[in-house]
Amino acid sequence: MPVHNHEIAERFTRLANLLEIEGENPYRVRAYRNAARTIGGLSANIADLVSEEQDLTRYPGIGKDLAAKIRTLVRSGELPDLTETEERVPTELSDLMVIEGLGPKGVRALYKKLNVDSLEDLEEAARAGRIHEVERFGEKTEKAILEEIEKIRSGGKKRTRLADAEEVARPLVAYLAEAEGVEAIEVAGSFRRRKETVGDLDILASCGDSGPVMERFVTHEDVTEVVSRGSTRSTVRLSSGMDVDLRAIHGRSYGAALHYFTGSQAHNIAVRQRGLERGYKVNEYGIFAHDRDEEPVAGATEEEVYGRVDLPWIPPELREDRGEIQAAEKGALPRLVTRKALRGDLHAHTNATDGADSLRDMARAAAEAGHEYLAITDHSKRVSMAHGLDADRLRRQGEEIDRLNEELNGITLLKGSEVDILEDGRLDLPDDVLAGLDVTVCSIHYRFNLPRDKQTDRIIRAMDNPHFRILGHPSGRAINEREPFELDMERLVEAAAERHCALEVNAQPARLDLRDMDCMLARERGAKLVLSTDAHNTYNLGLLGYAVDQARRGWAEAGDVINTRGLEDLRALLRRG
DNA sequence: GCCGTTTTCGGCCCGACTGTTTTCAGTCG
Repeated sequence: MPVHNHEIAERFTRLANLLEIEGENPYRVRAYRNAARTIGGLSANIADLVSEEQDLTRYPGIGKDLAAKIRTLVRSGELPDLTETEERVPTELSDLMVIEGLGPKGVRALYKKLNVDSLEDLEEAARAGRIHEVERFGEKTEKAILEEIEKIRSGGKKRTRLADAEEVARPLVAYLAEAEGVEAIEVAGSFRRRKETVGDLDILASCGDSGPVMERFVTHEDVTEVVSRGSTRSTVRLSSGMDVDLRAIHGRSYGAALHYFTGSQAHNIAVRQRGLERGYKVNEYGIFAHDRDEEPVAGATEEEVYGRVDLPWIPPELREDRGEIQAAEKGALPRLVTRKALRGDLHAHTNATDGADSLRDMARAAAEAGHEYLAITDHSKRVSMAHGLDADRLRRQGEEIDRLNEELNGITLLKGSEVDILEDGRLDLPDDVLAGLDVTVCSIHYRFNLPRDKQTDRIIRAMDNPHFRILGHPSGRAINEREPFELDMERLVEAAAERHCALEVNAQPARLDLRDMDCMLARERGAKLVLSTDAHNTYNLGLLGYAVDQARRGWAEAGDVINTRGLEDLRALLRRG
């Protein structure tokens, strides 16, 4: 029986794929896809909402019909529409849709003509040269299909972590900016929305003549393949495996193009819909009054574009069609937290445990980063792999911190610990030791696989300890490596709010944990956030911006984040009432 | 199948590029 949101989303995506292959009404297909997207991006657990008999139609894209189907699916484990559809078309056809260049029409044709209904069949047919004999298929397509299958078999096609994408994007943009005629250039797409992972990079350049920049792009030394090439758009594959799109546009269209290519797609559709309601056609070249398509009425800046549909400019991090348009309409957009608003970092390690640098070096680097305070939170003893500190070593570290604080100017070191939450919910250090600390970051490093209720109870029991201040990397996920552990995030967030415990947004590129949607949930339920680096060396202190990104995607304002406070306010907050 | 400061019916975003074609369908973002 499917319990997880992503399993429910997967069923609806499969249903959408199969119906599309059958040639069903495309709007009905889209409705299923939209529902899958909504469900996949939901913080609350759908199965819980169903058992609590909550109204599912309050979620976008879910109407009476779909709400009933979801209830049936959760209760019986079956989606009758999917079962019926699978009696008519092989369910594996849905898997073929992941092949790039192969859409519903192509899958249908190959099934009808060659009886291809699995990845294995497809590979065999391609190798035997039977694909290019089918109408509208040629030798190139056949070859591309084989290459795609190869890629899937070798496990490729993962999305790239934001920080990894950044490493590729920054130098590439600098390189392209030197092309003749480039007036402005920036990365759009999910990168600009600061999503935790990006599929490919969308770079937008404004210029008069696109020739030079396109030429410079496709001849970059890291390019292994030019996937497509045109005067306004080209796509290349880099040696890192990432795909990059470059779009060239005239300056008068720059804002419209930036808006268009920043997305998300769902946000764009909503904005364009508003355009239509006001008699405008919105595309990447500008906003056009209907019936006349010569000159755009707006388009040089994003502000103009939003202005024409009667909205204020919306920050890219919010453009996910998660209510930002309604909020903008009411003038109720959040004033998102910024990197500059942060006064310090509340999670850092030293070479006393698994960090690389000394207390003194960490302090100096934090001062250079402009921090007012830095909490030293080395591991507790349970994390033996990292030489976790016992009570005695922690006490000695505290004395060293006292000495350094006497000596340092402009930065205060806070005494802390990243205390392990043990399996039974106790903390890994005695209460009298914890009582002597300024801050505790309480985290799980062992037993990730407890059942959902047990894991949730474990953390909440730990929060009952009055020395519990901050829940470190709450979901435990590692992007592209480890799924978050099973948690009732709603119950957890509510428990944190009641007990005045803060939730960490960990800036480590592989963590970014809390996730954006959980930040949103925390904000809704009144739980405070902390944006921290979990630095293991001095350079890591510079990662803080990644935590800011995720918090912004979760609509967080400075007031939702405790490390926007000055030291005295912060100390008061950490006392937990 | 969803959705509604024009609507409970009749709409539903829009353009570029490719491959396979001689004018365009399919796919993608």
